[in-house]
Amino acid sequence: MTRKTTIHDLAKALGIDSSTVSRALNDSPRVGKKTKDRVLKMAKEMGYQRNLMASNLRMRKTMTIGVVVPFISRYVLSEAIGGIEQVASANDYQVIIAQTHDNVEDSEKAINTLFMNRIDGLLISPTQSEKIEEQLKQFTGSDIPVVMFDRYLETSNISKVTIDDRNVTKQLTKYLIETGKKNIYHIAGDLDAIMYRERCEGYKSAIQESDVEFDANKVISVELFPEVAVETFEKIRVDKPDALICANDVTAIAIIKHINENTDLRIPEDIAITGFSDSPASSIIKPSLTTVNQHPLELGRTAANLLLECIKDADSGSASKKSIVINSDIMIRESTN
Amino acid sequence: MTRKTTIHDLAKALGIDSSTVSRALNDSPRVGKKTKDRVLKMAKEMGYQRNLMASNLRMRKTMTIGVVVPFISRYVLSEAIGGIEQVASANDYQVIIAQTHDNVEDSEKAINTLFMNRIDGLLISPTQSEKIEEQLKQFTGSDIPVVMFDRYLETSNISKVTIDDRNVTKQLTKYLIETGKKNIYHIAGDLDAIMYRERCEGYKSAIQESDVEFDANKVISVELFPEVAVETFEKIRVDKPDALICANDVTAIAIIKHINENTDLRIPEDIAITGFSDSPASSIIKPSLTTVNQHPLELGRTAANLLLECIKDADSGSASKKSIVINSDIMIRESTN
DNA sequence: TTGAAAGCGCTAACAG
DNA sequence: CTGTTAGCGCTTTCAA
Repeated sequence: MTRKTTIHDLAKALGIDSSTVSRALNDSPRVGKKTKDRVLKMAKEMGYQRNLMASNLRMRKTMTIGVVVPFISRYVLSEAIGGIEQVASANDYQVIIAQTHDNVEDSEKAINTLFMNRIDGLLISPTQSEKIEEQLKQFTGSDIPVVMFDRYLETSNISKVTIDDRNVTKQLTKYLIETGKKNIYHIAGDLDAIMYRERCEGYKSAIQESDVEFDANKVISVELFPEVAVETFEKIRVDKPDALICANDVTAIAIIKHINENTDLRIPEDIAITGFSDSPASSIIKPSLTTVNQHPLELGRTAANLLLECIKDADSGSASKKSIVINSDIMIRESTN
Repeated sequence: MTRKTTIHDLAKALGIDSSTVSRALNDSPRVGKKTKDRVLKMAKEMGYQRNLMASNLRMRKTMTIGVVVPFISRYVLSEAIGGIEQVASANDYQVIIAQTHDNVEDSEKAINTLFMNRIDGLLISPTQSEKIEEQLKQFTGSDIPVVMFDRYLETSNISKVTIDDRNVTKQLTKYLIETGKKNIYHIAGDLDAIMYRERCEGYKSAIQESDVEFDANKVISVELFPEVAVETFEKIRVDKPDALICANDVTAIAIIKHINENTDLRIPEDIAITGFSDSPASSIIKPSLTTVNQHPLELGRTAANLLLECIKDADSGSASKKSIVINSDIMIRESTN
């Protein structure tokens, strides 16, 4: 490992002081044009590359943000991360990423490591847990901004950007009611997670505002995986639901496939189905799936922009807490009507 | 911003020297059990968190690896990144991520920034360009291991992990020939990119080994986007191809949709279609798509493991260059037969 | 077993 | 416009 060139090497080679080199490299106005040129030239010649660790240590700023998500490869998240990276990099921030697999230990480890890295800000799609809530206080307590995106916790003093899960699900349910559906079931996710609770509330409130009575038994909270979805569908099938509001695309698609392959039911005539996320598969399956587009790329971009803003605010001493609700769109396709 | 507790704060509070605190914190054997306990206790009490920047600077090691990809959200890549993060984190490495959008400037910027961060290793799915090749020498020149994954450049001295694009495409083509197809077209990607060139070579060699003659006009190199795919299909349609080997799923799926909606052609009877990647949509579309599973998660894991291995080797002074070819599987589905 | 001292590579007063 | 000096917070010889 041949040691890398430092500003001191440059300084020595040029017969000037390293502080001058540093200034030149940072294009400070307090250094002569000529020296600047000489330094730059020599830097190129000697293959100098600034050591950000040293610089960061000195500046007490890392120019990096942390991103914590359950699974990087999930459609909404990978899109969001793409958006985050985009705005981060455009603002000369780097992004360091960690997965939690939706479990508390991994979350804690990730958050801790990021904290030790002295990241300038944190973007998190948190796992539901008191512990995490507790841990995030580390950051807020040290004036390191945190923005939750996609999912969020109840915590009152952390910024977030999300969609209006409740309202969009309410609209979706209303729309189904308008198409004449009467026996609408809701396949919900884990109701401890606010996101799914909100979607459920939206469903509930739409039903309550209609003339059919709300029946808690028609809300089935399960793990949102294909096999479970199919099982669940088979269980409720005896009650002849004429519409299914699924809390995500994966379950909706699994059920559609199952219905196509194993039943005579017609979609949407006999049973309408909706999903959530507008993942690529939802427009490819037959019948194509009515679902909610969460604009994940924009979600990421917005979250990153908000975080950068908070970082700026924090730098200038003014803490701030903002919540942004981004637009979401119901994509009406063949699986309803 | 209330300054964070440092080892000096702990030292002062305990009336001992900071070097002892450091040793205690690192569980060095050269410090008494009692002092160790006192330090740990005080650390917890004062909410001490190690500053990794300072530590890294001193240790000349960052425990972070860089990942550079064209687009985070692409199916294969987001899966791979998931795998990378998994093994990185299991080995106490962090991952910092950057997108290139497949353009040279972004690539250069990303690589440079990572280099300035003194990452311990680089994982890259590189954009085809001499410049990038040149730039990667920075790393190899400073004994920072680089591993290319998914895509790769000709460079002889950089490790890589990929699938055997050529062979798997050859097998795929052979299989189509065996099913009786005679007029097989290949919708190829940018043939400057080795990956696509290899797939093309595989196609070519299968054809050449059959009794139909190879016709270069049946290889269409285009940008692999849906609209282009459909246009391309319409152009070659006059020649009545009976099979289409598409260099990725996106084009294959776009063409299937187009055929379903706008023609009377039956798939696979009149025309068989294959894709590449086994993205989720490929098993959902009707007819389901025959394609190649690249095991992206394993791709990422393998690449990360190889990189960590190289890092270890580099640390012990023994540079190394390894290439791993991971398994890929042809998924036969309804779009061929 | 502990402390003193030096330094990783950089930046930022302060002086001149 | 440039040099001197003093750290950022940590690790690691070298002494004691």
